[in-house]
Amino acid sequence: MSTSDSDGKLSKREQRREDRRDEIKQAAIKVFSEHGYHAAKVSQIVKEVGVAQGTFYLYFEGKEQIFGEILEDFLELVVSTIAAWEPSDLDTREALGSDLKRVGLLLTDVLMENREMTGIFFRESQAVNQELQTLIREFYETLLAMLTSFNRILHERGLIAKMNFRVLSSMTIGMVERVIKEYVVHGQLEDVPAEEVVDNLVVYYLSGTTRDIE
Amino acid sequence: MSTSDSDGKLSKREQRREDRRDEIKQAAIKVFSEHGYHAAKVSQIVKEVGVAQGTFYLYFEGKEQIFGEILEDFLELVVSTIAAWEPSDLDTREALGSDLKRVGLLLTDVLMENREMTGIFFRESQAVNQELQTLIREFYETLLAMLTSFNRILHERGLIAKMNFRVLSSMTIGMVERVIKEYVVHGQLEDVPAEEVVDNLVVYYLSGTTRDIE
Amino acid sequence: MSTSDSDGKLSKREQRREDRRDEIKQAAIKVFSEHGYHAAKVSQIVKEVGVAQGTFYLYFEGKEQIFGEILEDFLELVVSTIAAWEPSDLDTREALGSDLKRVGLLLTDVLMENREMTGIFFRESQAVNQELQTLIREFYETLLAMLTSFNRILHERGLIAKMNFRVLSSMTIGMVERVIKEYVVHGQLEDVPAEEVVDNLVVYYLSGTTRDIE
Amino acid sequence: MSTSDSDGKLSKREQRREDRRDEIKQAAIKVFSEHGYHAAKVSQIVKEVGVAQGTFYLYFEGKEQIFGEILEDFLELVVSTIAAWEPSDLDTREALGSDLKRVGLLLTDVLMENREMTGIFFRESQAVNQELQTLIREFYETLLAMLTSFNRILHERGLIAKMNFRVLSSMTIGMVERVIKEYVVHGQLEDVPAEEVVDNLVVYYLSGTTRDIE
DNA sequence: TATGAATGAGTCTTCATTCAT
DNA sequence: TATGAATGAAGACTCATTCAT
Repeated sequence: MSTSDSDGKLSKREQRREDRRDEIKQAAIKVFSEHGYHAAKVSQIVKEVGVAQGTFYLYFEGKEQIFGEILEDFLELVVSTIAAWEPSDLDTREALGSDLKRVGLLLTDVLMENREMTGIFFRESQAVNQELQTLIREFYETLLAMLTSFNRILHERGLIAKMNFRVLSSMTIGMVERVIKEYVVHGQLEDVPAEEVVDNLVVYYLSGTTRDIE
Repeated sequence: MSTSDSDGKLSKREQRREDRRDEIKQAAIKVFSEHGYHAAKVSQIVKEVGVAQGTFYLYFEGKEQIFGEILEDFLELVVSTIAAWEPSDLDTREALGSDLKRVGLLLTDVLMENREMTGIFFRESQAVNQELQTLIREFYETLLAMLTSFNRILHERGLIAKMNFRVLSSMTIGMVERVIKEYVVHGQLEDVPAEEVVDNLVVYYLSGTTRDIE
Repeated sequence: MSTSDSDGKLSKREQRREDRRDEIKQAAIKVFSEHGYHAAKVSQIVKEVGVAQGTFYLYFEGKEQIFGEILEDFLELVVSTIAAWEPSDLDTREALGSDLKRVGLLLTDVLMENREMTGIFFRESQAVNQELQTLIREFYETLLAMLTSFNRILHERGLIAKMNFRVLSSMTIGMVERVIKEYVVHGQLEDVPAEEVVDNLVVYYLSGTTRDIE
Repeated sequence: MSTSDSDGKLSKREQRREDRRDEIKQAAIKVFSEHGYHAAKVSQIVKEVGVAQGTFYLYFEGKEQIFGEILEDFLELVVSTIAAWEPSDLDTREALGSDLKRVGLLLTDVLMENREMTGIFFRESQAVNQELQTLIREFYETLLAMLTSFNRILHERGLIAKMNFRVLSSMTIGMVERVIKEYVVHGQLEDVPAEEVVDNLVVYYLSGTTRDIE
């Protein structure tokens, strides 16, 4: 998300270009978030930034492309947030629990800071075109694969019970996803502190996977 | 699903009208399912049925309206399926488990029989307009309320542990939802039999809510 | 050009459709002829007919397509005019001469009746797109092939001298073409009667091919 | 062609300016030749030269203007080539023939060296705007007038027969033109040596104008 | 009821040209 | 002179909806 591409310095001109791009992208996020992809007009986006219609096309190929880019940004944000998580040694269920809470809170923070993008993602990213549908499908496949293998490892370490790990992973993703929708997108659970929400998720996950180990 | 107002008999003319309506609606489901709401064209729907463009408007107010109606059908289908479920006495966790399996399989059956509508629902029902967003929000609120109160009762009967029941309900919904997406919509878990999938869901739910009662 | 497709009768509805199509096509010819392809607006065409913008697209795929169709009509008109010509026995140069005059006058008539299309053809048919360039190239190839073989036959019958017949054909086409441009398109030679113009062409052709037969 | 005002030397600065102008013009010829006037973009031209978009406008008024200038260059090239021809005394048809061959080959050479411009001229110079259409019309009028008067003189010297000299000139121009298109632009007659092509043209012209003098 | 031709508002996109630096 | 970012006018095309027959 930051513009520090390949950590290199950008020339002043390049910097200005990046800034302008970002400015437009932010405006697009706002407009998409308010009206949805189909109802959003390029004219609204440029008006938001205060530039001419043509300027938009100097930075993006079109409405579809910028939407795709925004979506990719979001997916990358989520993946990198999760990937940034350094699991501790995880030799006890307690350690596992506190680790999960940590990553859960981290993700919550990030998504809360990007509520609009999160909302766009859930509300209609699938409805734009086939390409994005595929992108999202792959995103879920990645998550699913990551979680499945993670669960398998936990099982080998005797931390969770034997289950159909793919189904387990699906359930876990759905569980988290729904809570995010309620909490982040709809602000429905707002009276409940994030900690408690995450706590419930983790406890549920842990208990749900305990069964016959005990 | 049928518009059998007051369960009464329909005159031949009314019956014919109903049939035609249904025919168009089925075609619309097919077209929406294949192309998505925005890419779907009224012309495709009528071609599918083999009637003229104008005929469509004799039965439906327009594209948005028929989509809304299809969505409402779906929501009603889901709600009525769940509502049709007569919980047994549920005095033990075993009874609860088998009951949940029963309703789970029931729902799976119904959704599998209506895969296209299920897909439409998940993929983009939110993206059409504000009105439908509200409708769907209310649907979830209803589910949430039902589950929350259900969970509370179970807790009172000592069947499940004390938790934040709203969060618990959210999690449960998401869990089920995600699995439905994978299983029904994407056909992703197809090698796993429905029984096993449902079984995993129920076990997970039960364990996840067990914690400190034992 | 006539709508008597495959000599079959058209139903009333089909007939009306054909009429409307033709009406639009005539308007398009007028607009293209006045403004040229690029400067011509679809909006001008429909205004000319007195229908809405969308109506245009019920009958034609777009601006490019209708232009192509008009051009094809023209090429077919020319080819069929020439093809309609039944050469007489042609055993003497006199017979050849009078025959050539006949077809020349025929062609002149047809082109004069379709001045606008003729003008469009010469002025910019090449400039529209590659596809049309190819079409036109093929048209010339056809003419060239026809003429070349025709000239060869005349030579075999001892009516014209031995020459490079392909070059001869090219020259002949160009000669005729230029005169058409002056006479039909620019109205430049208008004081000269068509008969005289054609006469000059024929005499020139005949003398130009006489050389060593005498 | 060059802007060498008063045939004087150009200062270094002026020289550099001229060079840059020419560079851009050459690039424009290339781009126009490849894509045609309408499809050609100023951005392509400047990219070809390696300068910025704005630079183009330091040297030319715009796309239309540079095209016009290129076209004028071409017309001047043709006219000056013909004008450069010093007719010999021309008292016999043999002398006339060899003279015509000479100028024919000269013209062929020049056009072959400027194939791209030649192609631009034939393909779509007419389609750009009214102004150029007029320019081209005048060019043809000039040629026509030159040829007409030339033919008249030849007739007076008893070298060619009496004909409608304007029509004759038109025919001659068309004849040459078509052959040029085939030979220079389309490379269609490439297997035939230039000499033969020109020879055919001259012979045809001479025979075509012989008729009753003999 | 059924038809399907006609409507026309609505939006994305292109690209020649300008101008502040 | 050179740059290149910004401009903004202009137009093709789509498609849900209407309505005369």
